[in-house]
Amino acid sequence: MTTLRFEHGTVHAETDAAEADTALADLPNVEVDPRSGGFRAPAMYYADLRDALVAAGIDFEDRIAPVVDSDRSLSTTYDLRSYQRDALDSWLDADSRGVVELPTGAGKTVLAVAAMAAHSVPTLVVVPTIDLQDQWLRELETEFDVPVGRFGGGEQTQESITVSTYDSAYLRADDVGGDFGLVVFDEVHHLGGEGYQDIPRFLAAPARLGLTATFERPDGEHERVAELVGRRLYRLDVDDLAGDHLADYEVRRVEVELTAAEREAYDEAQSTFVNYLRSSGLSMQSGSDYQKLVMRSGTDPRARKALLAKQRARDVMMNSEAKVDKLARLLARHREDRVIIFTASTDLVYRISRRFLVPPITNETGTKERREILARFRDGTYDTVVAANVLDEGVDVPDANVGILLSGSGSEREFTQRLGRILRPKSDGSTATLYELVSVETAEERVADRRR
DNA sequence: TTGACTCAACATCCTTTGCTACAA
DNA sequence: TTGTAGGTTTCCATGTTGAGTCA
Repeated sequence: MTTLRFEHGTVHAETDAAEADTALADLPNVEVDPRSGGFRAPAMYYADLRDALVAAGIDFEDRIAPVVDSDRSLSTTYDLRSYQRDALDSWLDADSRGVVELPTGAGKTVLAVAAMAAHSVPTLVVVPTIDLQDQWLRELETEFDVPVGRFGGGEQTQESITVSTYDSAYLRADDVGGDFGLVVFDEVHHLGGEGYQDIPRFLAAPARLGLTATFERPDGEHERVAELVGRRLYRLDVDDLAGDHLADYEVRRVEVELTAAEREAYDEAQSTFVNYLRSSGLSMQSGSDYQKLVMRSGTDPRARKALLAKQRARDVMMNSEAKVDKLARLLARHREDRVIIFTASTDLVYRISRRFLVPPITNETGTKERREILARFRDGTYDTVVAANVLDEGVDVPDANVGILLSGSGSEREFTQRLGRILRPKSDGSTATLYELVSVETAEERVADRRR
């Protein structure tokens, strides 16, 4: 009898008939295992092996397929919105493999719950942060009324529905990868990271759903994600839902001038950088060109000096005094509003916090304190918070109607996530506003263009 | 159980002009 | 002539997170 087993992140086919050998031998990604005499492939190809055996009419014992308990089939009370239904149908039509891209606040969790109910198989949900893990646990326990396991945050309990962090999934996938029939990757763009790519490889789950608001990655690794989880099947962006399921919004670019001293410092540092590029023949057309410079800086003192100068220039343009002055005027204008201030540096967060007496949140803010601040922001005790990159993703941030980008990277993802923080529909139907402060005649103008 | 700490991993980091070698 | 890719056994700094360890 031919048998399929899960072993350490792989699927192993033990065969005892020539027909089975023939059916498996030509499959891509499947190799002969000289030790066992059978065939072996990364667990992600489990469905290919199974389908090949079925197609060849071969009787086999499948020790991987998760047992479906008919008494515990999942059902959901959610009423899907039309676009959620369309996204779900696209996914089901694509053999339950693929990525759905929806903006923050569009109800990706609801879609995942519907997908889980549609399959009713043991499911692993993978999320990037403990905070998101808590949210998913609450949601799933409420919706399905079944125990939900947890990998991460100091706990390792497995249930037919288990929510894991990416880090714990990485540590456990080669062990438990054969136990799930469906895997949901929340914020699936994280799978572009080199190490995390092993997670979907080590999982046998034939059904795979990726959720994200920003699928494409500047490094192109979303192509890899598509190979591991499935291609992007459905996509809506903020503008498709604004005014209907999300708040209407406007983005206002506010240009600020550097002070004379800042201008001098910026020009000096920037010209050190540019002069080095000219003299060394380096062109800067992409991130990989920048990477070349970084590598060179490990051995070439001039390259290192140029790189440090570039960082000084960035500091000046992103943290200029003029921006803080402009911020004062914006805060005065929006005294009645709920405001989140975003920066790219923790120093600036604390500077603003001290000057405007606004609670700061950075990576240095402990979990307990962070929750307290957000709770007070939620209940209205605070009407403004200032954060570095902490609130961009993976945190349940209370709604605001004004966002102020004091500084940020050229990342489209970061911009989209920050915009998403102010787009929850307003009870009075009012428009959300995102201010983008840009130092004129600096590289920040290009940075701001790039992220849009 | 909690908090402080270390560690590893991941993400961003980008000019305004135009080199060199090689394949089609 | 035109188009395209470009070496390396990584990795300047900063921000952020989760896991693990220890007191």
